[in-house]
Amino acid sequence: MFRIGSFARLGGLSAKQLRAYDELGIFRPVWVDPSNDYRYYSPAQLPELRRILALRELGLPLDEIGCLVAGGDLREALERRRAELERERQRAEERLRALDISIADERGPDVVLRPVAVEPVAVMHVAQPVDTALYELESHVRDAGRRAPRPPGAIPSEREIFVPVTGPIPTTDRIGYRRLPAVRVASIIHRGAYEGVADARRALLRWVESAGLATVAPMRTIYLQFGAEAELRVPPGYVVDQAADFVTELQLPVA
Amino acid sequence: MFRIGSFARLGGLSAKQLRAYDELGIFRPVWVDPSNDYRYYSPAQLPELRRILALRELGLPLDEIGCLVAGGDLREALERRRAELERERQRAEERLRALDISIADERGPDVVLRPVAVEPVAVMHVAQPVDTALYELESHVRDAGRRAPRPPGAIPSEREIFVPVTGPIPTTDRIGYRRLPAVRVASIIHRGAYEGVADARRALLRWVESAGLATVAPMRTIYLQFGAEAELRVPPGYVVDQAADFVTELQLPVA
DNA sequence: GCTTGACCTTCCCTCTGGGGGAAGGTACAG
DNA sequence: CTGTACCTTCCCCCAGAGGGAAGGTCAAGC
Repeated sequence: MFRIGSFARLGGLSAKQLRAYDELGIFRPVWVDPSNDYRYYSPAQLPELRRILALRELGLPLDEIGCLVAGGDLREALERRRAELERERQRAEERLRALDISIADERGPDVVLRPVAVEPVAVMHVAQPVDTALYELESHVRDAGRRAPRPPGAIPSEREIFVPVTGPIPTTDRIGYRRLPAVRVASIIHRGAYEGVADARRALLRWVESAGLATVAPMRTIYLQFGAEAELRVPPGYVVDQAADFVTELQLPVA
Repeated sequence: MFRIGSFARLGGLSAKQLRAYDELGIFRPVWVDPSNDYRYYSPAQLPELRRILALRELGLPLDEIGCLVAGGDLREALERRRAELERERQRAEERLRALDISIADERGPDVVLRPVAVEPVAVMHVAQPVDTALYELESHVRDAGRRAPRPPGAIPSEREIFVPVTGPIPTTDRIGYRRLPAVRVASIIHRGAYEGVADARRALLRWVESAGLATVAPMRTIYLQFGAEAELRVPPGYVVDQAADFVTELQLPVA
């Protein structure tokens, strides 16, 4: 029989941890002297302790180990932990790929992967996503009192422009209502003349390819600076540079 | 110009985060109205914010991003992060291998990897690591008043037995003094008759091989139940089972 | 002009998953 | 008999972020 201190030394952990494991029901002393509450451990408990430490080393949280000791399914817990670890590894690899792309790129990373929420929008088909059509669509939405405070955009491949709304709007033969689905997008921001967007688009496509992601929907273009919000008060001496302040986000939904 | 709320929506983060980034010096508004402390952001800042978010997504801590913004070496930071991530991935893979070994083994894991501190010991060469020699060696150490409260052991391949000491001891022609180096060991605990140790040894060697680790020193055997500490008070009715309570640890130093 | 929402700061809590240390008191061992 | 070990309880720590509420001011739209 060992007292807690020497047993802790043998086990390679602290007496404090042994007390905590006792309290958590993970690993209890074989006998507690009722007269003084001293914990006594037997040599035969070392293999049991060892198994618990091994589980901890595999990354199982203590409370889960507690469940196992209480009769849980070891095999299943290990399989679950394996799946978790596998996800961790994949995440690390994904990040490594993204990192390598950034390292190759002098300016640093400019593409991020982010979730986009469901977006209820008014949509309009147009030959070209031009400003005038966007103003028309926005007026319609605003007249209906449904303008949501988010920037409008386009889905160029569908020849469609959209304006976020706060709910269903009256539709016309030219203007419809739908909800753009929530997706995870790879996104890049382009600043400057609209002609330069083509470069950004290429960079985004290259990034998604390098990251090994699959495209699941057509690209969305968001006109970030569009709307009254962009023209609040301006500091004294600030010159609004229309060209430089023209900011566009390209979003490519990926799996 | 945007106020913090709309800019946060565009950037895909919270106003709170933007305020925190301002305070951390990571990303500051282009203008702060001195009359009311309102923060104003320009559309042209979106690409800059985007780069910061991308760095965050790559796992760089905020304070490091702060250093980069303050003129730090981006390339070097990314390389460092890459190395870190690579270690993470390797750790995940190492654990996956250990997990797979455990899953294959019905009883659960019984080998752990753990560091062992430097151990000053009295050593003695013997033909066989037998009890009588161990008692003799321990008596010598105890007579010198140098017995350290840790269990004795053997290095069978060297035909050497050792007893931990608290400092240098007088040496004789049969008894020496040395310091076992600190190492990381793969360790298994065997309980029961000494003959069964061979099975444990095989299990340990198999584990180390499966884990892809290299052995860097001969195996150490530790007699865990050896010594007075093991025979403190015993609960009423407790029967000391010499065979079952004979507990041996095998330690294999690995890289 | 008034209301509602947005913004300001400051302080504290949350999470995850565990750790350690000190205080104050009793018990054991040599 | 003295130093060490042990008991409990309470509090603090880590990293690395983020959120929430309080209390006050301000802006925008009707």
